[in-house]
Amino acid sequence: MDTVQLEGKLADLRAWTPTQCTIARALDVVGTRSAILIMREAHYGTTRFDEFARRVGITEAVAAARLRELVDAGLLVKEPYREPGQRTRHEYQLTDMGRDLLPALTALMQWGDAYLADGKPPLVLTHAGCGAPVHAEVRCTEGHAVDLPDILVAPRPRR
Amino acid sequence: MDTVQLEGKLADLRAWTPTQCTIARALDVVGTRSAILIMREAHYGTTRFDEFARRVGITEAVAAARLRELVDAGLLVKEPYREPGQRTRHEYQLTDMGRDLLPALTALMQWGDAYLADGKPPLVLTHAGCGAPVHAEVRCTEGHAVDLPDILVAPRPRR
DNA sequence: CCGTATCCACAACGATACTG
DNA sequence: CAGTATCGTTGTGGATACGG
Repeated sequence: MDTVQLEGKLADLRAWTPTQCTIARALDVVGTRSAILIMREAHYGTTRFDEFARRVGITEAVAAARLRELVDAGLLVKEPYREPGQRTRHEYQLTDMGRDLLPALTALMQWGDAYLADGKPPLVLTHAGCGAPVHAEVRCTEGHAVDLPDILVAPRPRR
Repeated sequence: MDTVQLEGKLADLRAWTPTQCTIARALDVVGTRSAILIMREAHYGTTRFDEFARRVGITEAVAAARLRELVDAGLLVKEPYREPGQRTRHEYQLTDMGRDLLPALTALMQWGDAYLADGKPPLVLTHAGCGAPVHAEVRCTEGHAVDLPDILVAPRPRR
């Protein structure tokens, strides 16, 4: 890409209004600490109200509010179930939308592991297929692993 | 992995205290909307104080506070520079620590694109090498693309 | 252009008590 | 077990005015 093209891209980028930014929209849904940590817990397999509250370290009031919002937004579903001989209970299960947040959670955890852990990262994700550790990475659709300096940020071309 | 092992892992997981969670630590640094959006802008090439404030849509007071925190945390550096004939100005540049946040930002954007955009995602990242779009994904160190249901979450084994 | 200072509003959260 | 209700505190951010 020559200089003229590059300057054109840059001009487009500056004209682009941040309100349509999907990061900002994502933050409208999972922009609070408690929401992120609840989603983390859900991925760890937590399904019950008081487990969320206890393990995330938030009060029941906050847990109730956040869980309701996350259900409303479609990241979790609240489903009744009953074990034999027990009364009906409810559990919060991940939807596809909630499950698809895992790359973001993984990437965040990795970054925290790299720069903010005192010692060794306390938790690893492993691939059930081969047992190898799992990590988030950035790749292009051609399959090339992409180094961060090799990424161009540009507004989607108009058609 | 058999059932006994799996239950062992699960027991470990329940005993694991969330305070050491590096996601929580990451949120101590970039847990606010403005911090995330400022880091997004930095990746888009924004370097100047008032550009951050304007493009993120926050007041100068908030921009000043957040930029100071991000510099203190090591995600940005504030550097003096001068163009010929101009007085000295300052610019905020990404550090390695800040740059390494890109996978998390990319993953978040992707998730927003998938579930929260009205139409087409407004922005794409492309690989400078081949021009193909770039996306965040989860892989194991063996190089296998990992489907989300195939991920095991487990505490790091003690040594 | 690059901020600082002040004041105010509201949202997020913790603590505590209480209910089906 | 799964919440609701209420209160107080802090954090995040907007508005406005001002200073190097």
